[in-house]
Amino acid sequence: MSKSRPTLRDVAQKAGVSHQTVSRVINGSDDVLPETRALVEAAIEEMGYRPNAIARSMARGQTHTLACISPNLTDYTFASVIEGAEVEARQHKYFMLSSSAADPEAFRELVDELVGHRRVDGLIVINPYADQRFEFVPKNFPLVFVGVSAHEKDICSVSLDDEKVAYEATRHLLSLGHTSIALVTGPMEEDCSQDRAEGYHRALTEAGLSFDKSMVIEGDWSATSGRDALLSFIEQGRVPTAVFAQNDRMAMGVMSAAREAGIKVPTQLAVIGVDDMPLSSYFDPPLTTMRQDIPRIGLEATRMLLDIIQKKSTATCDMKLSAELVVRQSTSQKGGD
Amino acid sequence: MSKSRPTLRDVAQKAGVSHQTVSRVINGSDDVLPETRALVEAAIEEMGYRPNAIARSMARGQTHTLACISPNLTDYTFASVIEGAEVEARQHKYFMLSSSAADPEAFRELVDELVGHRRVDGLIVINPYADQRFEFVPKNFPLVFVGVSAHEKDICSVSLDDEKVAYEATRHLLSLGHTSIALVTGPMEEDCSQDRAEGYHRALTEAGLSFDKSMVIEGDWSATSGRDALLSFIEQGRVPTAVFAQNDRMAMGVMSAAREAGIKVPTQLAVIGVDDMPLSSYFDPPLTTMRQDIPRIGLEATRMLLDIIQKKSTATCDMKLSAELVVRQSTSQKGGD
DNA sequence: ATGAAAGCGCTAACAA
DNA sequence: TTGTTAGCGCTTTCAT
Repeated sequence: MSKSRPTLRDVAQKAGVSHQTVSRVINGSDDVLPETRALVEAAIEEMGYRPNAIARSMARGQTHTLACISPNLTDYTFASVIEGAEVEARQHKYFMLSSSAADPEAFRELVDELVGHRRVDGLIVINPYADQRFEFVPKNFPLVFVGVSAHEKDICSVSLDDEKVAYEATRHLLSLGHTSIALVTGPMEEDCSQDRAEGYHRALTEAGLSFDKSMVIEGDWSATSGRDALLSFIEQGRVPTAVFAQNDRMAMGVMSAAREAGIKVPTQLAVIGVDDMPLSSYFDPPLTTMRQDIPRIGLEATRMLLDIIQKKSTATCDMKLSAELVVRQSTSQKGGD
Repeated sequence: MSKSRPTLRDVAQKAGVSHQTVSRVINGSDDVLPETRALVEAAIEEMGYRPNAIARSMARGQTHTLACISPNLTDYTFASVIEGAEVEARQHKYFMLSSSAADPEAFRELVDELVGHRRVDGLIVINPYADQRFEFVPKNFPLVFVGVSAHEKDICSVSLDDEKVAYEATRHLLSLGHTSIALVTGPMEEDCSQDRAEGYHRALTEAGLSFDKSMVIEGDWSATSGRDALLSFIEQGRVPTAVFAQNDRMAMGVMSAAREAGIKVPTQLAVIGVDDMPLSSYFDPPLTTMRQDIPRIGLEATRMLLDIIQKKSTATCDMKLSAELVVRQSTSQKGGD
């Protein structure tokens, strides 16, 4: 009897009003006399009543919950996006259900459970084109992509302006007088890697340098792949004077390999990355990088999603954020920190 | 009319059976004739029917969702715990709602929304004693602590065996012949830091070394604090021959400061950390550390929580995992990798 | 300003 | 084996 928690009706009974009046009170309706309200509030207080969110979702037809699916939760950039998105969601009294889907099949299942079963009101997908998962994104459902522009023009997205960022990173190396600049990319099936490669290309071209395909090596975002890339250049006997690694982890791998090979950074080899992870300033030497405001990406994605859900905006949006050059010692002997 | 998604009754009508029969089919009940089942399944297929999870939660009185609250989502150890927990939850067809609460007040609000409003069936709290948040954990609700043993004996927990891990780390330095071993701790208000300090202490004592309070400096888990710690030793003119940093990030800070001060690692200063972050093997030099299986902690926490929810076990459990020594060059010139 | 009635989509208990 | 009757706890008409 008094074992389970009180419901709307229990409160109503105690306050001597209809359950509807209690509903009005907890929903902050104006149409209730101050004294009635006080009565109800007293009853609520006394019984320790808390509205049941599930029942509310049921009656209202919406869950007030969003979902964010990313390849994993541990990658620093993903985690930062998620954190930014979650904080913004809570700001708007929404919850964020963040899940990792390692592969397209896991993604498909997740979307089925989350969206198919109406567990959430909207969905954020991080890196939808990292593999075939984009084929399984829901149709006719509030959706925002993160990390890449949508191929289909009716899908909103928030991402880094990869081409521009890469252009600026390369420009930095060029401004230092480098003419032999290697590129270590992420997986080339990701648009992000391609866009960054294009920015690199454009900067070289504008500087009147010819594009040398052998100066480009594909990595997979891991430190190990950065390391392998430099080792490969060394093996081929074509060591560049500068390397633009498309993220900080690979840049770290490059510097690690350089160290072992006795190549001094930055005097013999300048290195620049992208991200500015927390540890980047502790690398040896501290890493010059293009700092992005990653939580901001998550924040904007959530706002966009909420706008879509609340039908505030109907316009498709493709937001591109820029990054800021942070010069440290990996490109400049006297680089600040 | 045909605009909104079909419900159980729509399917029932189409199949010419009662809605209850449809319910039986989607719940895999045996009590339904194969031919009836086929009929229903055909209707489901044809109409594209998907059960509504919210309605189900409503009727069943449980949400099949768990929550995990951590100080933030970006710290590598937290993210790893969460990922491990989330994967295990999905294994059991549960969802994991992971949220960050930067301070006790945010934590309180979150618990109120999540637990008070019955949005989740159980709760995992990472580092409940990092601040005063433990005061706001729900009573009489499925709960598991992560990262520390519960002070109250009726709360389950999963954590690293901090004392043992610190003991082993210190033993490693001792076995290398060091007698001047400094300690850089996490915030001393965290049990974890204290337990690790105790393990360090025990190892020294057992080795017949006197405990020198001035060799212990409190950090805050950040690389910067590790860096400051070593600088402080240098300033005082009492540079140790070895440092046990209670996590890898601080160890990295220590090595970074050593580099700048011209102190060679490991010849003049041996450094060991705890965690084995992905980047630890790329530090300069690669870091010797106590590797913990962090996702495992999340996995066990989820299992424990599910056991509590399903009343499988009533016994309180305080699980302590151990770590594995990984020797790299920061303690040993020829340390493997 | 308040209450009564209906229903959100499902499961559970009981009948048939 | 199947169907009927009640809710789960709330919101939403529509009266009053």
